[in-house]
Amino acid sequence: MPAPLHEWNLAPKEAMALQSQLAKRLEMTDRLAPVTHIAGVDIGFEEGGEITRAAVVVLKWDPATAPDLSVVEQVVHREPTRMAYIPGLLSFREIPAALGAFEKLSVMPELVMVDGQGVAHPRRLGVAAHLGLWLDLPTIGIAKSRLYGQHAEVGEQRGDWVPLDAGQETIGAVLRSRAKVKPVYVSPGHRITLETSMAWVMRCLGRTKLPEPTRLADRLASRRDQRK
DNA sequence: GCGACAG
DNA sequence: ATCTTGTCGC
Repeated sequence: MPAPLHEWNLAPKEAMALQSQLAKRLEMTDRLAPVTHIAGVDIGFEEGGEITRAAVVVLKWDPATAPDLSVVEQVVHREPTRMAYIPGLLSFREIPAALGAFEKLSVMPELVMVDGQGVAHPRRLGVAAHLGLWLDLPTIGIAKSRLYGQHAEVGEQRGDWVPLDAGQETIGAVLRSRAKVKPVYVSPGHRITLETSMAWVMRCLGRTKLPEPTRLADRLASRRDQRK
């Protein structure tokens, strides 16, 4: 029987078609409100993958102390895992839980950093871009490895970077966020340009490879720092 | 047909 | 992502 499919339970083929449609709605120009709070988002799993755990950390933006930013709020939301991981369809697996976490937030940020790709995706809708549309907030994707696009080797000094290209368009940047450490893949999600994305990522970079927002969200979602 | 493949 | 201890290096 024909299954009434809602956005989070689509078959791979339909999900891919939806991504192409949603990507057309992405705003690739800067439309940010003055930034006072930045959020980091990451997803983890428990019970052998049966439970999806979304973590969101909100930091107060203070140019005077950056990259040392104070944590204003942090929430963890758990719910049954919906679908298996399929390269290219990550957002359908992680966004439902992420939205649940955002609903519990009392302080809404003006900028969100997500663990994963923004538009550096085969159909230009990585998890950061997809989440940006749902939240209607500027989002930046910061991935620890490459999904799509080609690039030259990156210099080995902190701050060195090279463009991540797909054909004739630049979809992101490969940034050496920490000397001698594997670079991160930065790409805009929604309502922000690559240039502005890079500026914010670099401003939030402490001594580690990941910018503070996603580094803290990563820790929260991973369970080692936060048990139970 | 043979790889590549975010988390 | 997750399963897992120690160990090399700044």
